[in-house]
Amino acid sequence: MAVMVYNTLSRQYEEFVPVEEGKVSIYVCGITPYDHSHIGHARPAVFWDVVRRYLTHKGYKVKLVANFTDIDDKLINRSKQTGIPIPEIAEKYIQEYLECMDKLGVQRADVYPRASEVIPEIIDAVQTLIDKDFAYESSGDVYFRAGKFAGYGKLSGKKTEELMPGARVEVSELKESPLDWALWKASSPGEPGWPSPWGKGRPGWHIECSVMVHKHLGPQIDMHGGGTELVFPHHENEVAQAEAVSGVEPYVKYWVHSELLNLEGEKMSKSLGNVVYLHEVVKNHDPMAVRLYLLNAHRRKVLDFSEELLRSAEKGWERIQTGYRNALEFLSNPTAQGLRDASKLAEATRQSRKAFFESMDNDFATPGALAAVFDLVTAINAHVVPREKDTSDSDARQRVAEAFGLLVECLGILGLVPETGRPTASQESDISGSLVDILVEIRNTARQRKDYATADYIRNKMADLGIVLEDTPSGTKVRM
RNA sequence: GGCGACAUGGCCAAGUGGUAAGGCAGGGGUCUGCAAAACCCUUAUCCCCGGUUCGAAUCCGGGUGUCGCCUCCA
Repeated sequence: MAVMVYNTLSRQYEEFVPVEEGKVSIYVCGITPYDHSHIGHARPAVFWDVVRRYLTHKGYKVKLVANFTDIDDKLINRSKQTGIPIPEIAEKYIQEYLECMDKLGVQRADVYPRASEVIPEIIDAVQTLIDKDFAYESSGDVYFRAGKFAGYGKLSGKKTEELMPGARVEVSELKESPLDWALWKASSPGEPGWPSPWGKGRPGWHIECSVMVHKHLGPQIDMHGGGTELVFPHHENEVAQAEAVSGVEPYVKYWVHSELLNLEGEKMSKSLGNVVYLHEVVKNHDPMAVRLYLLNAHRRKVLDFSEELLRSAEKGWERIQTGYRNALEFLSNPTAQGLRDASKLAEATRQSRKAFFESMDNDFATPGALAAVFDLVTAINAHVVPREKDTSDSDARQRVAEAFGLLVECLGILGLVPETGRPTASQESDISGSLVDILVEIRNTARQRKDYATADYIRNKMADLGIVLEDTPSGTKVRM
């Protein structure tokens, strides 16, 4: 089935047809590593990780590129304030970001280009723009001549006449028009910079993305992502630069933007000071629950951050994992019985599969896909958890295996990795594992002679240590 | 002021014309020594007003509200 994508450029759903059959090129605007990343930065990262997994699952060869803007005003200022060299600051926050991504189960991009690594290419592109009369030099700066690019405004839907009155930026006399933007900025004394035909300077913000896309993915790519706040001016300018340089149109076939993450109804942003740091969130919460929380809202809907929502996601994630474990335990126990009519499970599996893939095909609607996963979990639990009065079914093992297979497939696409429960011997020392077994044994002996005081004492004390005991008809389960 | 997105139960959130998914929370039940987990049952007519249609949460028009962009920002 075809994948439908909502394209910012056309403001419509379009059938996804890659530029080159079987291949998908994706570029996502990454972070400026001048400070800790916040939870909002994780939204597009997780979203694109899922898109990538999904398209790969569908058989596409996907190449994903995400940049780091490691030279800009904020970094320069931070360096001035702290006395720490820019590369050191950038490196620190890039590493922290990547560590958070690892925890969230975000697979590494194929390339993480940095602005500072493509200076020669940027200079080339700027020179090309000057040669083509799309740009001009002015006192060591180089500006893009917005009015010269016929399609300017097509992505954001802005009309140049309408922008004029709203332009509240102090208009630089160096620019021919307030709409023009810097491709290259001359360095002030003491500021870092690179030699160029226009003197020592550094790239403007928008140009790096155009150049990186071209370098790593070519003049035309399938999908470009980022937060909605980047549509204008960043992406608009990117289109102008890229198409003016290469002459290839469209630069990006599908513009796929992520809505913002708000805190108490306001955009989370460092400049507003209302940020929740990502490294703290993934430290204080199960990163997989954080991932679930992010995926439970469609990318084009504003998502609010709150501890309550995170707790809700944690509960939901527990539920999925319980179903996963139940199926796993059933399948690994050859004598497990107590099933209901297994044909119902087969039907539920079929429906979940349909719902999951239909949702994903519909603009990567992860909330709907998650609903299918929850339905599947309910169906699995209903058939796998032993009950006295139920009868076994000879097809059961097969059916449960199918359902479990689908669950694994779906979770794989969503990048949700369940804990398999009790740590294995390699993770936990044999001794402590044995000690737990002994305690469980003692407790069960106590239960048998109805010494519930002792049994409950052991259970409570172990719970305090994070070891959960659950008595089931098939024995006591241990979870850590 | 201009441009754009969104508005569904207590909270979160699906739904791109055919009669309201799912999660969390709540209530009732089953199971259990108790608990946990699990299962079953249970809580909405979709911001307002018009219109199109046999039929609209879904399309069109007009309101109202929230958020974003027009300045660095995922």
